[in-house]
This record gives sequence, C-alpha cells and structure tokens, in this order.
Amino acid sequence: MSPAPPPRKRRAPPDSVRMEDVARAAGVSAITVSRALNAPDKLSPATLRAVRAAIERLRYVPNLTAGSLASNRSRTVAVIVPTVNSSIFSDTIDGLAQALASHRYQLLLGQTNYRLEEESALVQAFLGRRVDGLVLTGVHHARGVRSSIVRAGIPVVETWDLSDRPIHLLVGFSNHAAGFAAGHYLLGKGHTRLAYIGGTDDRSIARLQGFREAAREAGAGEVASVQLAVPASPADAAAALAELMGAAAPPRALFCSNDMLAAGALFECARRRIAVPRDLAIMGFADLPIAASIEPRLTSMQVRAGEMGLRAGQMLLAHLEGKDAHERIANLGFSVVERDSA
Amino acid sequence: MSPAPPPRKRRAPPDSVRMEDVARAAGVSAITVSRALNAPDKLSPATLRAVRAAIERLRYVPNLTAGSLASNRSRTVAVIVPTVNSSIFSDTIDGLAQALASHRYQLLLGQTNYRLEEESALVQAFLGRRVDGLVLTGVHHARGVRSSIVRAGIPVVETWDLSDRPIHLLVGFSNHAAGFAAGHYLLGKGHTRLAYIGGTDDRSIARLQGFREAAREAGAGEVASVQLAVPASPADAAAALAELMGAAAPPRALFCSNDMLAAGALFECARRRIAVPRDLAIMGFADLPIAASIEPRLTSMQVRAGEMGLRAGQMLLAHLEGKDAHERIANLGFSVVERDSA
DNA sequence: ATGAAAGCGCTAACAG
DNA sequence: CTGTTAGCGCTTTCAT
Repeated sequence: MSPAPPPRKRRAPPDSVRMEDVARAAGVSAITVSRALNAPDKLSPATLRAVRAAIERLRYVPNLTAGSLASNRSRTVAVIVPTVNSSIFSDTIDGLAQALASHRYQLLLGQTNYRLEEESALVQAFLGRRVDGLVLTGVHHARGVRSSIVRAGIPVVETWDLSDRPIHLLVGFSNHAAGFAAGHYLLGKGHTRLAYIGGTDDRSIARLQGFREAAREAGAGEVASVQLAVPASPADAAAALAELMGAAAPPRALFCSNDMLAAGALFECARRRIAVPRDLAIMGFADLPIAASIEPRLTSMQVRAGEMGLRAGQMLLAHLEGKDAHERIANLGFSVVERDSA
Repeated sequence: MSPAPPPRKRRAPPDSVRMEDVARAAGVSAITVSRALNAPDKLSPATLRAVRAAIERLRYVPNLTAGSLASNRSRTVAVIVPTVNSSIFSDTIDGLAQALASHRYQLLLGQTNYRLEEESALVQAFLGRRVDGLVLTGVHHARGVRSSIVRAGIPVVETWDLSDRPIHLLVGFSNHAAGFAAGHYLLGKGHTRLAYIGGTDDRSIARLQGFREAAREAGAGEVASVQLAVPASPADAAAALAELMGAAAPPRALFCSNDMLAAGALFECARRRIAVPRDLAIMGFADLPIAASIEPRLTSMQVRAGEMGLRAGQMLLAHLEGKDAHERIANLGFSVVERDSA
C-alpha cells in the first residue's frame, strides 16, 4: 500500500499569485520569471513576451520582501529629519525622493521631533529593516548611532551641516560660517546692535555662534538673542521680536533662523510701524518662496535645501550601484540673496 | 571512510549576527529568541533576561525582512501625497507618523507630484513591498488603483476629500462644501464680485465649484478665477492677483486655495496700496500658522490637516490590530476662522 | 513555558 | 539563454 499523501505543506491558502504560478502559466521556470523582472535583457524576446503576458494575465505582483531576503538588498533608503513639517526639511526630502524615484528605490521616513533619543530608535528600526542606505539630518547624533551604522556597513549621508569627522558621506554647508556671513553682511551695511531669533537645535545654535563671532570681530558689542523651542511658528517670532524691541537699546538689525520666523518678525514690524529696513533690518535664512514675495522682500541666506536632498540621493546611489571613486563630501555653501529688508 | 564534508551551505559570509547565534549564546532555541522579541510575556522572566543579555552582548539586530516574509506582516504603512513640500500635506504626514510611531509601524513615503500615473506606479510598488496599509490623498485615483488595492486585501484610507464610494476607509471633509461655505461667508459679509485663486488639482477645483455655487445661489454674478499650476508659490498668487485687479470690474472679495497663496495676495495688496479688507477682502484656506500671524491677520478655513493624518493612522491601526466594529468614514468638516482680512 | 520541523517567495550560484 | 538546487532569517504549526 502506498504511503498516505503528505500533509499539506503550505500554511496559508495560496491566495496570492506566486512567481511559480506565473512560471507554470508561461511554461518556464521560476528563475526565468525573476529574470524577466530584474534582468529582462538576459532573456530571449520570445520568452520575455510570454512571461510578461502571463504576469499581466495573472495580475502577478512580485513579493519584494522575499526578494529582499534572498538578495540582501531592499531597494529602500531611510531618511531621518527633525520634522517633515518645515519647508526647510521637506525640500530636502523632496529632492531625495526625486533622486531615488528614478532608480526604483523607495523612501522610508522617520521624524525625531528634534529629540536625539528618537534618532537612535529610528536608526535601529531602519537597520532592522535592512535599508540599503540612510540619510541623516545634522552631524551630531545620539550615542551608538554612529557605531551601529558603521557596523551595518551601509552608506550614510549626513546633511545640513559640516563635520570634521563625518560618518561616511556628507552633503551640507557650514552653519557656523553661514551665521558669520550673515553678521558680516549686516555689519557691512552699517548696522550695529545685532539680534538673533532662532531655534534651539544644533544647527540654529551654530548659526548663532557664527553670527556672534562676526559681531565680536567687528567690535559690534553684544548680540541680543531669543531662542525659541522648536518647531517655532511665525507668531513665536513675532513675540520674540516684541521682547527684543522692549529692551533699553533695541536692535537695529535682526537675523532669523529661517524665513518663516523672519516673516513673523516682519508682520510684527508692520503692526508696530517699525520701518524695515530703516528702523530695523531683517535677514532671513533658507530663502524659501515666501522671501521673494513678502513685502518688503526679504533678504535671506540661500542654502539650497532641495539640492541637498538630490545630491544626498545621488551620492547614495553611486555607492549602492557600486561605481567607484566617488566624492564623499559635498560642501554646497550658501549665499546672501540681497533684497529689500536688509 | 566518512563522506566528504558538505560544501559550504551559506552563500555569503555570516557577517551578521542571526537569531540562531543569539539562541546559542543564551542556551535556548531560536524560537525563544523570537518570542523574547515579539511576545516577551510568554517567556519566564529568567529566560527572558538571559535572551536579552545575549541580544545586547552580540548587538543583535533582528532582520525584519525575514520576519515579514515569514509572518506576512511588514509593520509598514505607505502614504502617497501630491508633494511633501506643502504645509498642507506635511501636516497630515506628521499626524500619520505620530499615530504609527506609537505602534512601531514604519512609514513609506511616495510623492505623485500631482500626476495621476505616478500614483498608480507607487501603489504597485508599495503593494509589492507588502505594506500592511495605505493612505491616499484625494478620492480620484488612477485606473486600476482601486482594484489593485481591493485585490491585495489591505486597508486603505482616502483623505482630504469625501466620496460616495470610498475604496474602504476615509477621513476627510467636503471640498465642495468648504468652497461653498467660503462663498457663503464672504457674501454674508456683504461682498460682491467674488474671485478665486487656486491650483489645478481635484480638490482645489472642487472648492472652486462650491464657491461658484454659493455665488450663483445668491445671484452674485460671475466668479473670476485664476488656476495656477501646482505647486504654486506666493509669488504666483501675487501675479494672479495683479491679473484679477486689472479687470474692468475688479473683485471685492478673494478666496485662495491655501494660506500661502493668500499671503502672496496680501503682499501684493500691500505693494499696491489695496486696503484689506476694505477694498478687497481676502480669505485663505487650511489655517496654517502664518494665517494667525500675518498682517492683517488672515481669515481662513480650518480643516485640521494634522488630525486627518492622525485619524487616518488610528483607523488603519484599528483594522490592522483586528479590533472589530470600527468606523470607516470620518468627516472632519471645516470651519471659518474669522480674523481681520475678510 | 519551550522546542522541532517546515516553509514564507524569492534570488545566488552553478551548470548546461 | 535557461534551469536546478539551496538557501536568505525569520515565524508558524504542532507537540511536549
């Protein structure tokens, strides 16, 4: 007597079409279907056509999870930003997304809400998902982040700042130098009594330090500053301006950590009939679309957030696709865009 | 003679620590390590402690790709937006990210750049990755999107609009009704000669139609309108306003498709010495932070973008975690926030 | 509370 | 150009 039929092998009903189903329908083997998907030019035109027809007919959707496990490549890149809800970072994400989309990579998004510990948890989670690459914001990271990434052996790009000792790749600019340049610009216009309104994040603080240094070098005295909890709104900046203007010797030139804050300051000036730039010069940062449009038009510091994302994506792709002799560091710099407010 | 040792089984050097390595180090089996990670309360405290120590010692990072394949759950949700680079959608993404983060789900991000075909490609890619759920923007989708999603059998949430026939879940508001309400509000203030500046996307057009309907019902004559290519900047709105004001009978009340466009219009008014609201009433949409800050303060239509994301995430999670008797549709409505500009 | 065996759906390696 | 075989590293099922 023949042995009993083996028990059912599959745990779940094969509700979804698998590669093997397509293979059978096309009269080929599974690997040929795989090749039709991933390396179509390795197949004869006729085979390719047959496989594609079968895929279409069965409405086959390849399971990329299985593919990732087998190939050890996920075609996924993760980006970690303080918040997506700031034009400044969403521009970078946008650029990154454009770069990746053209190479069929997908983007995993993580937000730290400006909290370092969250960055660590996110990195851990992303490494667990075996992302092929990682894009970080800033160059100061939570404990263990650096070593985890190095151990995982995947390419990383740090953005939005410069570092003496990048983890691996970097595309950014010097926030300190940008702050210095802003101070230098305002002082060059003959302003004294400088003030600063910005956030409490690393990069904002670096800009403040550069700004202060410019004032110190020029012997321009103290820089008044208000540091706002991030994320800060235009209304926060308006309140900060009110505070600054209440001082015994109110400032004559103000540098804001981004253009939305500068806009809030400008609105407050309109309310208080403070003439800009006559009574108070105001300079923004990031050169967002609003800067060119607001009245008076806002002098700002351009840093090309979108390009940062694009370049980060390109660098990552270059490393992932295994070309060699790549650049590892790109300093995108910054430039003053002179308009009417300062 | 004993048989030759079997050839090396592993394709790649076992450079990374695997679950089995941890198991061996802890003196248990792999499944126990798995349980320590996914169902810790099924283990005795002592075993749990031992396993955790081994995990720490070996710096084990579980491979979630393998887990996903085996369990058929990816703990991943994808969101598709027209662009991340608009406060309006990034608020929604933010809310969604907050909802998911608390349940250890990760977010995959896709941008259509306002192009329907891209939506289709993104959905296909995400289904291939076996995301557990999907969040879409709007209720009009590319051909095949609906059926692909239904076949995949995963929960989907449509957002930012209402539909008679949602794919599955929905959290939004009626853009048509919001446009109507805006018109009703402006007409109620005694304004005639209405105008509209907005984008060319579905939702913006729905708002325009509602706005027009309000004018028609009130016998308020034609609504002048300028439709801007998306994404539109404040400067585009300023140019549009210039165009509108050049007409023989320039408008007395303007509704803008979002607050950044309204801001652009306000800036242009400042330049042209058009008094707002006296000469021209201006109403925005979305009630972004700038609305409460700009001078004059902007009357706007509040739609709670962040809450939309949050609720979308919660709905998705409720379905994924398999509770039953959930709500499937949430109409979040909208409300006029009256300030100074209209 | 713990374990053994089997398999998730795909691709790398090698062969022909 | 196409196929066979053997895993990828986990979790499921079922047993104890």
